[in-house]
Amino acid sequence: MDDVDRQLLVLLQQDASRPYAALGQAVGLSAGATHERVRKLRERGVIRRTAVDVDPAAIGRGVLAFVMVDSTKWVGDSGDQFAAIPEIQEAHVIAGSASVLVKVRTSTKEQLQDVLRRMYAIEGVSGTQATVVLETLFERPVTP
Amino acid sequence: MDDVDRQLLVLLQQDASRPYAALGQAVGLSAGATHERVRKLRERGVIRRTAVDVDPAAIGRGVLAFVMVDSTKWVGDSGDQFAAIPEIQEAHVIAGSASVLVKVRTSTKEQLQDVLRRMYAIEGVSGTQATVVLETLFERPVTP
DNA sequence: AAACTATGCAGAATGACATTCGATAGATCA
DNA sequence: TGATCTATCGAATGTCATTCTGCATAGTTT
Repeated sequence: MDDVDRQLLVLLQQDASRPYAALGQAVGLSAGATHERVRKLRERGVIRRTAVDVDPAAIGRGVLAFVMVDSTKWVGDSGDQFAAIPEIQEAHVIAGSASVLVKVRTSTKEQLQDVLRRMYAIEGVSGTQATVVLETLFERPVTP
Repeated sequence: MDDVDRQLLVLLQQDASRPYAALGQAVGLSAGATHERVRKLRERGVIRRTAVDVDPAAIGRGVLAFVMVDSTKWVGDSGDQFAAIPEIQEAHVIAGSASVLVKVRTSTKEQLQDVLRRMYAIEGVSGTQATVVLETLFERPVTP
């Protein structure tokens, strides 16, 4: 994992549809060598997959909120329960007063409310504290 | 934006390297028609880009935290200031007691502390409230 | 209702590109 | 020094994206 690998990751995070020849030119390698580098990054699990980036607003997910979930018992093993709610995009076990933090995307505030309702149905969940996003300043890939 | 489009988005979010012929077979279309569908999804901005997904831990970003930022003045226009800190992956203006919520990925807790220090240097920032993630249950694309 | 128009699809043709391979140069180790 | 291993280049090959033509369907106008 040298500097060339890091450069390649940055470029591929911006646009993974670029030909290997162009990628190689950007980092000073041939297409073949570039291909081999990227193949190994995949093999090592540094690159997990190639995927399209979808605009949430364009598919009716214009409302974003973060929700702190309080619980009376351990819910760290209830990942599947949270995953069963499709509007939840991320779920993390956290340190601090709450026990789980989830990122929710819905179409409307009413739907957000409904998601909260469904979270209360999860065993051990005793409270929620929702923070609605007014404006997203930026969302970007992690820089290597 | 019909059901076939939604299916295509799901498939492309899972794996955008699949050939159009295979994609088409999955949704019951020819390769040419599938290509046309995807082209239009890009044109409309539903698909923003194609990018690789990088494992944060593999590039030395194993520590994840969410930070609520308090301020004494309006920092909603300071997006560039937050963006200048590379460890910040997302920044959102929020409703509620704090004014900005950021998602931070660092290598160590010490580096997290340093990020907090740099955030205090931003004009108007008066306090931070960091929540460290112990375990990420899941992170997934938005489902159309 | 008939004609017209627009849209979406299938299937084939073309060219770009990914992928593979052999050869070479440099690096590491004994 | 010799041997082994790794990374690279450049070329060969096949796959696949992309484009185009023709057709069918649905919607619109007269």
